[in-house]
Amino acid sequence: MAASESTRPHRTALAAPARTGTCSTCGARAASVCSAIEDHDLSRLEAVAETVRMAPGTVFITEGEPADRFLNITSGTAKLFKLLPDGRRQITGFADVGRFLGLAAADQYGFSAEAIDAVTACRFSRARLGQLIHDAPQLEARLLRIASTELAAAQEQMLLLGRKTALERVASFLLERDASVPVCLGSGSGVSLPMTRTDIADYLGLTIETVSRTLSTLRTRGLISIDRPTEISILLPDRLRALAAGEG
Amino acid sequence: MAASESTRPHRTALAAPARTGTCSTCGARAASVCSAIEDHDLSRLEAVAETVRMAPGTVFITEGEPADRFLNITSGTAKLFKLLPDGRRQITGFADVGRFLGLAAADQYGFSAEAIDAVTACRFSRARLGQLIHDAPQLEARLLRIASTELAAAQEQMLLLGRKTALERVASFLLERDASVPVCLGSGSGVSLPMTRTDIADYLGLTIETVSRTLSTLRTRGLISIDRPTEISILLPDRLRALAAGEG
DNA sequence: CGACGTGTTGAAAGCTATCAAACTTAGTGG
DNA sequence: CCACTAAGTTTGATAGCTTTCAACACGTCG
Repeated sequence: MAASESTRPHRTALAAPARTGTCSTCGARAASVCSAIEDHDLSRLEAVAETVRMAPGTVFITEGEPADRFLNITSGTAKLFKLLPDGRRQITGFADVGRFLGLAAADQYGFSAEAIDAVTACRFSRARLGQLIHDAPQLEARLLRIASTELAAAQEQMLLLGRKTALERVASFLLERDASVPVCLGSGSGVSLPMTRTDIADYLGLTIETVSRTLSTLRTRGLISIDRPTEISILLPDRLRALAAGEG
Repeated sequence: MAASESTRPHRTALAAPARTGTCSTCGARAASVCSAIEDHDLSRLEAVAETVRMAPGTVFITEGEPADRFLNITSGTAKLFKLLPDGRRQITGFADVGRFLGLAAADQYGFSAEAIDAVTACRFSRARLGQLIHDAPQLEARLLRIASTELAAAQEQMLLLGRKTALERVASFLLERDASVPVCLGSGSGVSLPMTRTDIADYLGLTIETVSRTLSTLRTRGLISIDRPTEISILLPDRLRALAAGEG
């Protein structure tokens, strides 16, 4: 992931790992809470944060464990989920670059988090977040804004899970993913899906078979093309949007 | 919240409307954000807040409209929901006494709110919330805590909507309602349901028929008794909890 | 008393899940 | 370079849970 190979087609720039402990050069800063911190306060942040790397499949937050740490994703994508005793899983969201994780009013994490691809993150303790907020009060307003945004997204997802059909769910998912990609290359509407069909199914409240069948239906209808399982192009965005909104 | 009539069976004490503009005697204060405000700051709060009364069925927040006001429920229960163009509805939550409404990072409300029974609330503008936070910074921490708690609840509801069966959903709902009743009378486990079956269905992602059938099933199995449509008793809380957790 | 809104129960249909098998992709080693 | 393996994906057939359509019961209220 060295940024030296600038001719590579994919998202290598975004995947560049943060240099350990140098917030001022952190590629995720602009997209994260840290943008709320002034330059002259960054040194203080560096002092309390550590950079961690997680291999794909690593569970780095476990529901029910003491919520004593926060992290900020600096590269890669993670899935956040909750489990039922018999193994049924609901993915509550995907966390990309800049996502702040660990917000919890309770003493325990309310969800688990697992790295999908290689994930790097900036980590610090709950106590130190308190320090940071004390030093930079605007951080708290920023966190409130983040929490509000996540809450709105959660409510939108409740609408999806409770009232949308499989076709509408998959359409919504593709558009959401499309919008989430920061500054992709000029591939038009190429949606990249680092997660498996199982992950998508557990996010949309469906089975992998239904996700696969639904994607095939969208392809047959000409709304999308499935270039590879992990790469989908949106051909008719307007019709896909209509579907996602429940007007299809 | 006059405690003078202590012999009355139901929640009449809670339903007593707040005296207009007197925060210091507001019955909802202890349960709301306002508990974060010191006594000597309350007069300032009174100056910027107005008390509003909504009749049952009143829609007092509409999705998509400018989010320029906040309110704090002082009595009654409201339903929060999102709609699809064809009328499908997802209720994202019920707001009881003390609930703070209007948190939104966006400029528009992300949901609508409608009074279920008679609702009274304390209302103030977004600009004035800024003033309040400026005067009482601990308010912001409190709001962050509230948002985090709501976020955790939303994630739990996503698990319910995406992965639980009708039986598990209804069991979860009854237990949630049971826990939400502040200090009910000593009726054991009497759950009061001010909302209709339609509301319950739209909250659980089911139809009214399925809700009704599922309640009947729970009654047949001896887990609950349906005293009235709006009043249900939990007879076997352990088995209901097991069901709700997905172990049933 | 009758109308109406709400809730309950029944029968059939539909969408998605489950079970099963073929196919594709990526990685490995001959 | 290609065969082989394992994981993931796609497609097919069937089953099941919930929805839909319909009728009846209950309680309120004019």
